[in-house]
Amino acid sequence: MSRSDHDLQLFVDRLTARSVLTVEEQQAILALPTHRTELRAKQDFVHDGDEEVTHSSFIASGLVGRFGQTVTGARQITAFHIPGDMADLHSAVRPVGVGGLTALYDTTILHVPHAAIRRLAAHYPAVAEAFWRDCMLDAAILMQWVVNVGRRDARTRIAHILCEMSIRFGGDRQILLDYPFFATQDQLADAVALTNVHVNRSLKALRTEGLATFRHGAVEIHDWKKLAEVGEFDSAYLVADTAPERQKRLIGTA
Amino acid sequence: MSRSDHDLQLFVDRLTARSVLTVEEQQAILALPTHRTELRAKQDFVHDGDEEVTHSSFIASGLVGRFGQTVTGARQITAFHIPGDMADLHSAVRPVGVGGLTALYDTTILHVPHAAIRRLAAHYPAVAEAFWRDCMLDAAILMQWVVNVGRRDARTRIAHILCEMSIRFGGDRQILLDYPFFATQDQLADAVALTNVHVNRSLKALRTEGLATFRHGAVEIHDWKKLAEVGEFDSAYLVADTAPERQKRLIGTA
DNA sequence: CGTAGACTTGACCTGCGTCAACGTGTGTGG
DNA sequence: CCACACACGTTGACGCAGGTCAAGTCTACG
Repeated sequence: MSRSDHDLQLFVDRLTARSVLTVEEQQAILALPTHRTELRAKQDFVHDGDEEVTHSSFIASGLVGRFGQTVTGARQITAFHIPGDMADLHSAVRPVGVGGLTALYDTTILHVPHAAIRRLAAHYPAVAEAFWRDCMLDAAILMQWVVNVGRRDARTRIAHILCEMSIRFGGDRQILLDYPFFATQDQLADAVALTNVHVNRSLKALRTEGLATFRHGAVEIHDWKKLAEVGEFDSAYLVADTAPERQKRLIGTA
Repeated sequence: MSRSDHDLQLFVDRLTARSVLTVEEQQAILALPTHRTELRAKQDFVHDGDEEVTHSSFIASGLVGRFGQTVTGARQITAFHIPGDMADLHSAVRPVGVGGLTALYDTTILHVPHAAIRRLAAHYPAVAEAFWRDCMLDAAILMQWVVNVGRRDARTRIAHILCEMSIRFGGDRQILLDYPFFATQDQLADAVALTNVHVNRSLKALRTEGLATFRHGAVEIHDWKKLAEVGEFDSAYLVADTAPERQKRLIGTA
């Protein structure tokens, strides 16, 4: 099997952007058992309030959202997950209270049993460490979302998220001025805690100001500098450590 | 040294509520080197945007808030940390983009060098696992905050946080109808993303409805059932696993 | 070529923010 | 032991960002 056509290669790539893993460790991850599921847009596949999850969900393609909901059924998307993400890796270690997962667009998921993930983490401490670090990146993003939703106005919030996704689609390494993003305005509204109507108006503002264009399927950034300024976006919390000596490895090799 | 008067005993207690640790592992945690710091209310001790943190901060007493801020200086508190919490354990594995930490009240911190934490995690994989799981609890709380701030009205938000803190002060095991909470209304406002004025009005509503009383120093819950209902609070995401067989241990005992 | 999901726009409404004044408690120095 | 300063809390009057409601348009696709 070649390096690039393996299902989980994107996951390994993601992990090794921040963690040092030996070839053996990488291959052990690639050997994880998976179960492929195809989902249509708007299909929930983990329900909010599910007692206990038994699999983690790797996104092979598409777009998924983690969400919570209020008693009236209003949704708040708490994370976007893109291809390469293990959407609920954290559930392997704490399978309760994870919130729901929904396919925001046609997506294919590779389910990985928690038992296999646990076995791997037990056998290779450095892999456990990489998993932990990966979860902490999600947590850092989440922290930014709280600030975003809590203390910024509509235009700023949206600009911030467009910047975040640009870096993330760029493999946490580069700014993409043009990236595929199959969220609807309704879904974006649920992510930034606004109504679809107000999201629409704010997007129009960003467009007419020449900052960015959002449509179902793609985002184009026309002026990164201004967009980042409007969105109060500083990528420090997000980018991968490019210098190899900063890709920490706590656990010895051998 | 007796079991209960050790500085870090509260931390071990917190970890063992959800993770299985051998006596040796527990003692290794207790043996972690610490540096004590006393802080007055409103003192920041980790600044938002600090390049790289080198210590984690254990709360021995007091109250601390993690926060982010907007360019205008407005703050959003993203987490309350109470005695027993290692406020930024996650920074041991990912020391960037953590946000700031501020003492919300007079508090004493025990700083633990990341190097020591890493060495411990490297030597005892089960401890690394417990750390990871502990971080994931914080992440679960954070997710709830996004929903809270994003999609709930003022009264509901506040009720939700009062419920959350009740369980947490109860050691994640029991509901405390009366607990010490030294946040001001201003600080509470920064946590629920409202103004101090509106927090004041909402607290008054909760008080006159006979649900709960908040003052600088203590919260009293007069009607847990109704408060939880108003706050849309379901403790499932928060409580410790009481059944011992559910306190997972991924990594074998040697 | 009809239907449904996504997007757009306008008119009006409201929960919360803003501003400003006043109360209240508590520690501190004269 | 007073006073007075400062942090915290409370209340009222008014404004506005964003919500709500409603009526479209546009596009993809069967």
